[in-house]
Amino acid sequence: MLVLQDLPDEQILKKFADRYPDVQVDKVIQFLSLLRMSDDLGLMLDSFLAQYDLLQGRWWVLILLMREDDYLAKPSDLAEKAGVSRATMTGLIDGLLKEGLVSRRPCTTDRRQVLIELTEAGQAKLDSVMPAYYQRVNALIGSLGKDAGRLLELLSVLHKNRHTFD
Amino acid sequence: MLVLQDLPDEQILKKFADRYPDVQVDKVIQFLSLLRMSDDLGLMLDSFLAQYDLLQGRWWVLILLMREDDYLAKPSDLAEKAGVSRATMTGLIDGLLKEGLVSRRPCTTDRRQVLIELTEAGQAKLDSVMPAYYQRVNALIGSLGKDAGRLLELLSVLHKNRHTFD
DNA sequence: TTGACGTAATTAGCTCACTAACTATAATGT
DNA sequence: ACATTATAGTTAGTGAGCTAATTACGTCAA
Repeated sequence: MLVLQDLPDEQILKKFADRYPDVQVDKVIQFLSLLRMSDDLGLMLDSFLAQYDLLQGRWWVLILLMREDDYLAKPSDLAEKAGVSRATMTGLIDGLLKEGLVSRRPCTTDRRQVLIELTEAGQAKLDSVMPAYYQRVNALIGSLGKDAGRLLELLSVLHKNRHTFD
Repeated sequence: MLVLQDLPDEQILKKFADRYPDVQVDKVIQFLSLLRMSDDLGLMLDSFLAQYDLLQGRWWVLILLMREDDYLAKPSDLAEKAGVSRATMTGLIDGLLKEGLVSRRPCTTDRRQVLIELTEAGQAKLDSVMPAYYQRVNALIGSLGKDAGRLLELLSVLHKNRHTFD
């Protein structure tokens, strides 16, 4: 997601307000700052994972597989839990297959289906990432102190109201 | 950016904690909720713009052009302000050109350069989007009441500390 | 039992990011 | 004056998302 690097200052917004009288300078700046900072948090995770030759999409798939008792799941379930289309999941699995982190195996009870399994290499990849990941999550969320809950609360308000944007 | 739809519950995280002792259940859940809600805000903007046949990338370019006194800018400046590579900006401009929302014109003083200009159709497109956009920003941020500043403050803490993730 | 509909996964083709390499032009330093 | 270096923009190729169409298989009802 592209988010503007160069946020408008008050002067620019006043120019826009001439043409679009609904502009409320403070609110627009708050909204854009929110988008920017949120986006940066996503990029932060991307660049952390890149150090382990991983991309967010593939990493989530590995994690979803590790959640399963037998380390097995159907592509359609993975797609739904990851929040991507099945076509996208096919692509993610292809990528993971090429790196040997998962394997495909036919399903005996329904021949339309396929089962994806976390390989030992996949588990090893997770083992190399997750401890560092959790340490960083602890440090980052810990930096909020007892305000962490408050942040989530306020963000939830926006989240619940996001359909006012429809 | 893919962000997990199916957040882990306490039980799943405890399973992970067996293997990765650094897991702090609350913090992980807060971190993932934060990512999810942030991502959803971006999607909200995408789907708003889609109603006007716009994508975030192209929309920001139109806005950046409207900021300029003469509605003219160099692709390299646009790329920097939008926070994308120059190659990406070339693609965005190509798309906008096809829709007639901007025009390319040669620069007389430096023949390597090109100037991008917002066309009347481009201005008209902005005029069709921006009033609704500002109304929605007002409503959304307004729903936070006086806590808007507090939310930004807390998010800033995370933003400033994002390099603990490196 | 077969025809219609539903479902699982994949494929094809689109968008919009990216990096690296290329072309053209400008600026600089010897 | 000319070779080097720097800059502007584009092109080529990759990756990960999407939708729509396709292939294969199941299910169900007349």
